[in-house]
Amino acid sequence: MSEYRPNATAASLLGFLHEGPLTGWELLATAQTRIGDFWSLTQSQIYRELAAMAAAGLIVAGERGPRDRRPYGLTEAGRAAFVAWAEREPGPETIRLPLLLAVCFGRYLPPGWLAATLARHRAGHAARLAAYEAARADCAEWAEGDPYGLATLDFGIAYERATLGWFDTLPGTLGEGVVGRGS
Amino acid sequence: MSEYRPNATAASLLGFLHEGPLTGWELLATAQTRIGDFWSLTQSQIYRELAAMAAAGLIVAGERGPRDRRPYGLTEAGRAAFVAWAEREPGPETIRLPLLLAVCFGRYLPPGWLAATLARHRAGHAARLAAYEAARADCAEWAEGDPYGLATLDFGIAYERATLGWFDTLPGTLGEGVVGRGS
DNA sequence: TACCCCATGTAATCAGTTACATGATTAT
DNA sequence: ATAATCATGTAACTGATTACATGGGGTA
Repeated sequence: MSEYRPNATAASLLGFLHEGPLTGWELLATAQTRIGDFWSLTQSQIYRELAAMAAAGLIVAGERGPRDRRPYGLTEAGRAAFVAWAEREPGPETIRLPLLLAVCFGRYLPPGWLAATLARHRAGHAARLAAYEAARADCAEWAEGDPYGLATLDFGIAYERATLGWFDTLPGTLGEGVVGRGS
Repeated sequence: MSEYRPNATAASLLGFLHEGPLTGWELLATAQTRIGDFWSLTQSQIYRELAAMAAAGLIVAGERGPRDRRPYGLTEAGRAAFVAWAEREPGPETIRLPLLLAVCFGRYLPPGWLAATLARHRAGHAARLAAYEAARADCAEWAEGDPYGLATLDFGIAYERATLGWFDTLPGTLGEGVVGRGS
């Protein structure tokens, strides 16, 4: 008896299965659009967790369809496991920002490099903000009018706006390599 | 020949060693205060990476001091490896927010649980913001007057403010469990 | 028929976390 | 002397990433 407990990634799959049976492939697509912005997961993880959860009886595999498509359905045990997971205190947030690492050691970087990198990343954030705002405008399909999905989207918007604001308050001197290595 | 390439965590250690030799213990403390807010690392990782980098010649171990303290110094190869790492495009940010997962599946949670959890987490963020703002006020010791460290601190402040703002725009109905499981 | 995409799955590796073992030094 | 803390290190495990293998099905 291996006492299986779904981790957050697995539990999110259980969450999606509340809406009806889905295949691994569909779960991947669903997860990437619905939680991908604040919870990364890969195809490999999904199949692994599905196999583990099926073995533990939290989900059941349906008949194989056309292209070996295999839908998984939620069992009562799966429902219970999901609630048990959800009622736990959400863990601390994990944030890893490689760009900030670069900023932090900016004084050892060649002049100009940081400025160019910051500009590139700022553009990326602006694009993501635009995408979020567009999604919110026609949120019907993205969040299906659901206030919970909308709340997560709003977090993304708040985050990207704050990030853009931060870029804009950075002193220009930062990226210009004022201090050479060893000066 | 195992072709060692430092990952971001290891590279950050190289970054700190630019300021002079440090022991693993000191690196842990330094990293946690200087980058810990946006780049988590543990003691275990540090000793493992130090050993690997010493084997690869990026750092050299000095004489053992009083309590087996062993300072590591940066070599020229280490300096080069650091620059090689730093000049790579900083990777995409990794953000994992368990709280947002809970929000996302809020409709399946017992009424009231989400509201209480959100309130608890909001308080945590408010506390962190206060700490950041205090650090910025007497930033002399935290950032040592260095604009790069200050920029990362400012990011934290912007992030926490945005997060608090998001909490405050959430409709009260979100946490109150308007939709029971299966209703 | 040839090609591309759908879909599942496995293998290998890397990164991160937790827990523990060990011993030296300082403080009480 | 005892306890607390400093400091290094190892082991075991979980989680995440990348790459690859395989084959079905639809389309040109």
